[in-house]
Amino acid sequence: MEYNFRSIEKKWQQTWKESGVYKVSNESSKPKFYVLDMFPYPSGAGLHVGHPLGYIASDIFARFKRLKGYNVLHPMGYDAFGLPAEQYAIDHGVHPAVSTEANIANFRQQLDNIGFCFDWDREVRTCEPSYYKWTQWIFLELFHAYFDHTDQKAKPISFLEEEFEKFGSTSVNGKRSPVSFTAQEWKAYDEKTRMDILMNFRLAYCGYGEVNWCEALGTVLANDEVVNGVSERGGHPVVKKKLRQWYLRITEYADRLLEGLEQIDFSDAMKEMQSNWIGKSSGAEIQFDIETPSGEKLPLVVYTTRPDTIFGVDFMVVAPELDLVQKITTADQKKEVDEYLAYVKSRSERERMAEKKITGVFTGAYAINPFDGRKIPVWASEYVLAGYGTGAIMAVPCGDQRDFLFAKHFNIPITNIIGEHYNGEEANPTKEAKLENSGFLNGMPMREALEKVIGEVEKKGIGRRKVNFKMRDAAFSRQRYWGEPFPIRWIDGTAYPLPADQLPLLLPEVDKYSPGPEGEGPLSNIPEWTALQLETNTMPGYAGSSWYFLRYMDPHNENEFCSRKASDYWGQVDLYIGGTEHAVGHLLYSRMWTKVLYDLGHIGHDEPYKKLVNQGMIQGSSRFVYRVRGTNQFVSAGLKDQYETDTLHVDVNMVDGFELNIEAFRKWRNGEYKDAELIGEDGTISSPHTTNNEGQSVKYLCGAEVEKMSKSKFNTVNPDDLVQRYGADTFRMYEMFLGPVEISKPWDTKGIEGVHRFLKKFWRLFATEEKGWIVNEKAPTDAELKVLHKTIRKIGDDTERFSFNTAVSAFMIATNELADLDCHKKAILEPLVILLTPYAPHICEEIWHLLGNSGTVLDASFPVFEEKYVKESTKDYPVAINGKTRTEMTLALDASPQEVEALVLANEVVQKWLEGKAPKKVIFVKGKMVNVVV
RNA sequence: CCGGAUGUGGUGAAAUUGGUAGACACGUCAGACUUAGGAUCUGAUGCCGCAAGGUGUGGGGGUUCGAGUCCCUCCAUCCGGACCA
Repeated sequence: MEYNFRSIEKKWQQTWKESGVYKVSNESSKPKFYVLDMFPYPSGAGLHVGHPLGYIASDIFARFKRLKGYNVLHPMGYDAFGLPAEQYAIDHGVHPAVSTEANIANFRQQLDNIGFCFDWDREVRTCEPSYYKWTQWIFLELFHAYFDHTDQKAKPISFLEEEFEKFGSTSVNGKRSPVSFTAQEWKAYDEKTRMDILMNFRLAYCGYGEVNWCEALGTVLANDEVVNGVSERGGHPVVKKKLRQWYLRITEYADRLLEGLEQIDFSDAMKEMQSNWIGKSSGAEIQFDIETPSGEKLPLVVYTTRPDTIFGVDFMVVAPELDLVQKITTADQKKEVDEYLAYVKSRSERERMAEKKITGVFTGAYAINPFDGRKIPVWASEYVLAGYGTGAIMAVPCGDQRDFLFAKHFNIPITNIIGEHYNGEEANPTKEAKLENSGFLNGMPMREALEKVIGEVEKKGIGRRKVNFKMRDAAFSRQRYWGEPFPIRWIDGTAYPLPADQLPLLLPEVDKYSPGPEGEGPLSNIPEWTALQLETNTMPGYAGSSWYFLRYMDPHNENEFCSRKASDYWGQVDLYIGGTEHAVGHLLYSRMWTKVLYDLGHIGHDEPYKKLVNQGMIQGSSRFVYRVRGTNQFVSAGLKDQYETDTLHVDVNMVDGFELNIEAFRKWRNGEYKDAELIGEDGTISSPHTTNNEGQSVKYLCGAEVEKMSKSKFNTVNPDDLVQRYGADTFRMYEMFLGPVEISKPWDTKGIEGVHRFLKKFWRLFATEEKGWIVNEKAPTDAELKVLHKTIRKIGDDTERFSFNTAVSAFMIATNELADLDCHKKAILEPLVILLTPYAPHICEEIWHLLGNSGTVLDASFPVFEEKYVKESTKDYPVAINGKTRTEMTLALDASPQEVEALVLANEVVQKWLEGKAPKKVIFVKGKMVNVVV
């Protein structure tokens, strides 16, 4: 009986599918556990070895929890709307629905190969009408809701309408209204006016705003989709553009998104990224007065986190985009200011970020410091952003480095308010100094002064305490085709929602995917669509993924997005696994949607994920050959410096370690290199024209580098090939054996043999080729029981704490030990099979049945660890006590003979060492004294 | 520039609370069985040294009987944010 992994895996995958062992019920007496993977975007490239890493980890955990007696929800689906499918459609004329369907089929095939325990009956696809019907429905919920500041939660917008009817716009919603009207006026308004006013409050709203416009993609992008001034996908330039857009009022949830981080188990890095993105800062808004050229007084409101430094203000800076700049500019500065504004306008966002030049212009105007009446010059400069705070700052050069450099550059005198803390060389943003040159604040510690100034400012009525956030409302519309249509009609410039019973609003067929006029989506080219006055934008990629974890709980419900019963049963995702790349996108949006649905009473929890684990990225390990320039000669890596060479990527699959498979190389890419002449590491030459017997000894070594895994770099490794060669169980265990799940590392196929050997060895505990099935019913010995229970404890602990690599090692050790003991006893091996099941499900299921069991091993009970078997014997460790290899011993009177012997010995040594004093405690490690406490 | 993480053999990596550093595996070397081996098995393998021995967890310093682990500092790599007042 050989370990025939191919037939075993095929057989069990088939059986599992037919018998539906992975079907999960919402009715169970067992405790629930929800293990979720970030669902994939089904790209045309298929899976490479990096993708399944997280899936394997979650699969192991799901199976482990099921063995531990939980009712485990472990679903999978596809994030199927998105840009690439549409780009593919534009390039190849294939409808996105068709290419997406094909990609999904391919993904599914690849996933099935690896033997996951997903409940495929619960599969979701965000592009299916039965799914996006509910995405649209939730959008309408957002549209019909506002954020109540008094209660800090979302409420139906009808509440707000009632308030307007009773009180008008004054003092409702716990926050100033952007428009003001009385109750009478509200009652007199027509519906259109009311709708337009309400738009200022809706959680999903439409407005004009500066957006990230990507010309090449023909759409706007959310802030997290723009990286260094170019689009995340494709790397196209992005410019600011004013457009009508839909937004999510996520800023209202800034505080709760921040606070929520404290209750959830995310890595520090992830929490840090989210809170940086939210970017909360507290300070004050302070009003300075400016005298304009015409003599009138204009207020200049600045935002500062350091009101305590107000006596150190040496100049003010206003963002060039602000209209105020024109108003305050004096006649003799007008020319310079206009030139500067033109210059700023000519610079792209990207240039601005790339080159950090200090630029700016004096407006000629002066502001008055409200506390000492000093005249402060007002400048305009692009280092102040129009979009943050009030778009204007008070500059304190001795405390802020940017202000300092600006002052130095333009020769503005610097006031020192922090005494010796300021050295004249650079700014010092300390909060520890005692203030000087600061009027009534002199001698006061800065922290104290901060509160004092805010108090004074509020007393004077020239400002107030203010909290600011970096996070902006999320742009929620795309000028694209392949996304959810908005259930919105535009009548006379006002947006009206479609009634919920008309959902889903189906995505119509189009002939061409090019955008319509003035940055409208392809839907604007369909007469039937525009005739109905329907919104021509579609929702962004993150719409469908913001709530999919809820749909898995109740995937076939036609009446609700998810029944309250189902969401109450499954509750939060207990374990969520995915990459870090979604830190500020998906994870933030889905947290917001969850909070809204919670506020509106649709679900019972306000954080979607209890624990998040980020799997590391698997990088590619690229291989290179060196072609001598202008020839068809390739030189081995060690000799490349002797020639002038070009470096070319070669397919890693043709390289064994670093040694190139010359024959494969000649056949590669339809024989493109069939005539190549290769110079080996020792200088021998392999030429296609010489006879083969010499040519085979040429050893050609490739260069190597770690890069992102991608097809164009020929460094992708397809899991299908490895599964075909070694089996799914080997592949799964090897991916785990590679190292901690959270760590990024380059892929290296070399070590997979070791894991494969382990499985073969494991199999040989049960059956061999010569002797057949060799499991017996004999009673286990102490030594064998020790191996078993040691392993039960180790595997249980390691799996629970996500240390899968050490768990795999523990299996190898146990197998080696049992092989040494020549143990083939059912009493030992059967529990071991259960332990191994999450890691290598196919082989374990096979053995489980060969052992005479029925059903699936997943329904077996997890073996119980018994400490008595793993007690260290005194023989192994002469002075070990209480079953531990390491312990502390006090000089007690009731010590055992061995203890006394050891202690007497130790005491003599210690007494000598301590010059006669007796030790209180002696600590041993395996018979060696390592610690003495006196 | 700011924030986070990580630095251990030729390689991937172990080392629950400070307690024999390098488990386990790859690779390499030697051997066994073989017509043959890219199958299987056995042994060796941090570095220097014939050896005894010395030395060793990025560098330097500190706490401790004892530090990969804790503290300070410097360096390197990776990730994220970067004019956020």
